[in-house]
Amino acid sequence: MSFDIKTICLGALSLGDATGYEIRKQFEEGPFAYFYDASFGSIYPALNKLLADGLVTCTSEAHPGRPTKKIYSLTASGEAALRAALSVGSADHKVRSDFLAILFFAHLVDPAQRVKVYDAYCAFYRTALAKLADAVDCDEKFGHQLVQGFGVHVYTSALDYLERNREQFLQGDMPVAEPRRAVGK
Amino acid sequence: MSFDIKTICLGALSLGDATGYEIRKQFEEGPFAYFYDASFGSIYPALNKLLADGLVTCTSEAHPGRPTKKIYSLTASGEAALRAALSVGSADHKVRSDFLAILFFAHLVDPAQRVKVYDAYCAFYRTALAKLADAVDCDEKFGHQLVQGFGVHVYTSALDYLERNREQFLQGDMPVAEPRRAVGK
DNA sequence: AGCACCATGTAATCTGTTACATGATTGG
DNA sequence: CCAATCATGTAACAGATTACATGGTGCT
Repeated sequence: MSFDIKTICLGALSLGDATGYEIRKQFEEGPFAYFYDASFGSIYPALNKLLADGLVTCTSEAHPGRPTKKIYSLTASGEAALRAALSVGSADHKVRSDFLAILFFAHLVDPAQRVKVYDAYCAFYRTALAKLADAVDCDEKFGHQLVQGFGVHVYTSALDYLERNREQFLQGDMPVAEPRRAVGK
Repeated sequence: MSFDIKTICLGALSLGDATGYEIRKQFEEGPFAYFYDASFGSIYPALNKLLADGLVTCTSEAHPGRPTKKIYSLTASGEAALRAALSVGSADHKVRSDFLAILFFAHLVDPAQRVKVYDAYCAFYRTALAKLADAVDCDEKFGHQLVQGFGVHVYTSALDYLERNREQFLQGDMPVAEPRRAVGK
């Protein structure tokens, strides 16, 4: 059972008041980007639902000639709902990667395309790493630091692997060299 | 634009004939587990659709008193469709992790629960790592080896991080120690 | 001039999950 | 004797994406 957008929106608002637009940006650039993603089409309805349920409140800021900016805040019952949601007994962790799928079936893809995908994947990690490193918030909670550090660590090691094995992989037929560190011993 | 189950089923069949049940097992235990997941409710309809479209063929093996076993094989046009799908211009990579969400908001979760989640997350990586290590196929393609090696490498480093920071994180209030290696220089 | 960013929202659609339905065999 | 594994399939539902609808501001 995976968290839905409503829960994640509550989480976002627990970090401070925000508009739907700003929450979206957090999914793209902020710390959430590492473990979640969502688009406007799901955020706005989620926020309206939370409002109807009294889990958030909303202050409107009118700006002539453009949509009214709606700033949402977490209520006490919203925070309680967030705490309850975070205390579920089970959790999951899913990765869905087209890059890895393509690389896995690389022998079915033409070499030029293969290189592009490989390099795009590296670029993806480089960009993500830069964003994570940028997001240095000073008065953060320890969980924020853990997750940020985790992201940096894992992405760095992914990138290391890809860069180390690039030539060999793109040449095509040799096994991938892996300096075996003791695993799970 | 992310690959759908139909495409992934074609991929699974490109590794050899299989039943829907066997394809499901590959998502759980096999090399696919690292970058994809799917349940029966999506696999069986996908296979039927592929059959209707002539991308796979099906041989039935009757066994008295239980459902007829249906063994699917990739056709030439099925392989062509797979190649075409793998050659798309864009790819994405998504992680959705409840564990990281809970850990991120750890300050809202009671300490006992926090420990459980942390250890469950470690256990998740340990199990995944064991499965990946088991899946040693000899006459694999280079892409298979790359992805397998990647998975082992990344999961090992994730686990390292979690184990290194466990005590400090669970104590609660101190920043997480991270031996800074040069990143993205 | 044109594009990107700000800002909200809805409707159609898609994609996949969960639960249900069925039932034999094997191992602890 | 009970649970797990084998084996397929459907229907109801959930959850989120995409595209559409609207339009001002600021940078190049």
